[in-house]
Amino acid sequence: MGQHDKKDEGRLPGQHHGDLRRALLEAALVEIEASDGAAPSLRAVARRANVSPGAPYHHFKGKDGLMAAVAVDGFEALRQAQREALALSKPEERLETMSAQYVRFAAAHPTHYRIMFAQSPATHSGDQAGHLRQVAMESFLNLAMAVAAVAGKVSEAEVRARAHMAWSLAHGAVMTLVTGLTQALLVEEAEHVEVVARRVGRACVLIARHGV
Amino acid sequence: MGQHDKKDEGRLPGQHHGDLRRALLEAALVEIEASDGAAPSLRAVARRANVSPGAPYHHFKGKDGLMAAVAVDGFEALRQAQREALALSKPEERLETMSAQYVRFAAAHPTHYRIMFAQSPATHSGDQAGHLRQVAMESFLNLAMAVAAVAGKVSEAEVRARAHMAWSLAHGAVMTLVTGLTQALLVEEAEHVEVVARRVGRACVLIARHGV
DNA sequence: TGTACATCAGTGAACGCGCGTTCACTGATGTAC
DNA sequence: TGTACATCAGTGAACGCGCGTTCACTGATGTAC
Repeated sequence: MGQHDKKDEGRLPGQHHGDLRRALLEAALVEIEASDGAAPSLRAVARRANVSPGAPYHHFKGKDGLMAAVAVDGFEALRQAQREALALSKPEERLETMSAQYVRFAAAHPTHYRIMFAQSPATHSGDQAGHLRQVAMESFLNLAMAVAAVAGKVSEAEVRARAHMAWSLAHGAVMTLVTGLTQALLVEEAEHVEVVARRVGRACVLIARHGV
Repeated sequence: MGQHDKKDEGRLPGQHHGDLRRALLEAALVEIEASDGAAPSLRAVARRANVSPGAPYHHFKGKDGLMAAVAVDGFEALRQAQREALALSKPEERLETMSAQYVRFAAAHPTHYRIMFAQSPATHSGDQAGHLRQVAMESFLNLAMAVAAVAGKVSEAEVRARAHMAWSLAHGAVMTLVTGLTQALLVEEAEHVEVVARRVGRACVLIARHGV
């Protein structure tokens, strides 16, 4: 399709862009970052992609569609990050790696992460909403199954409760890293993502195995 | 000051309000709730308080000032919730109660909670910012000290790390309750706040005592 | 290879809207004497 | 108790702005023959 390998350099007005969809998604990330996690204006995103305000409508269902697409992208990247851990055969190792990967993913894609959880997937609207819900739930279920394997013989309710605690720990730790909270609370300033990731991994195993 | 006990019923235009400051803070909470956690427009808040768009400027430094005041209110309520736990003499009981109270506080004031952590206290601006940072840090330090008492003889860095994990767990659990995430992830639907609060309390003690 | 044509993916002007903030004003309140 | 006056806390109109979205348009691309 696109013949313009060098992005839009030398592109004449009216010419096709090449991969505007991708470019808009990337521009959205930059704008989200710039506005400290808040949803940017569609016009600002278009501006950043060097495109007119109407152009995004050929690729997304308005602003909500764009933001939903960003979130979906994020959840798919998260699933990818979990995939590797899923293959591990030892339950403890599997859960520990999966939770640590969760932290690493969020640290690597902080802007995606913030948008993914800026609002509950349940309250998204539009045609992407169904896909969003599905892919979000899938990543939680991956964790829940890993918890179940470690927990052993406990009720389903207890598994859900432990998975909730484990996910809460990972999510909370990630939020501290991803927003400026770490700095604000004078904690862990010098600690690296990797240290936090490993701690979270171990803590999740602890919670899954012993319960609380 | 205010002679208008029945809010603004029967109040003539131009008359003083009584306690518009308080009324605006309450209106802000309602509007935040209505917009799913996002910062509402100052005009919408004024509208809800049955007051002209310019009125809030007699009480807050613009929109940012209002939102900062909401956050400060929240942190002060949180400190109040922690105070009771602080008096407990047994370290384990103190930490467990404090963390559980944290969850109870957030469940009781979900809108406050969301605004408190919608953006890092560090990025707030305006004259309330300093107060905000101080009161936010104070509530974290309360937790950190409770963790230290349970942890016993470990390095300061280790205390901070364990406090970080404990706070992450509580914060993550609370976020799940406060946003629609609980429902979206099909988890804990039937569980009550109290159950989660107690679980979080026990988990925090576990983390503080054994580390990860 | 050339031509006619449908489709695609842009443009840019325009729309109405609600926003944050300012400002001159005004009526009610509190105070001094 | 009455009066003069300063201050307080509202009003409502106005400002300029950026927003999301629509729309007629147009040039480039891909396809059929």
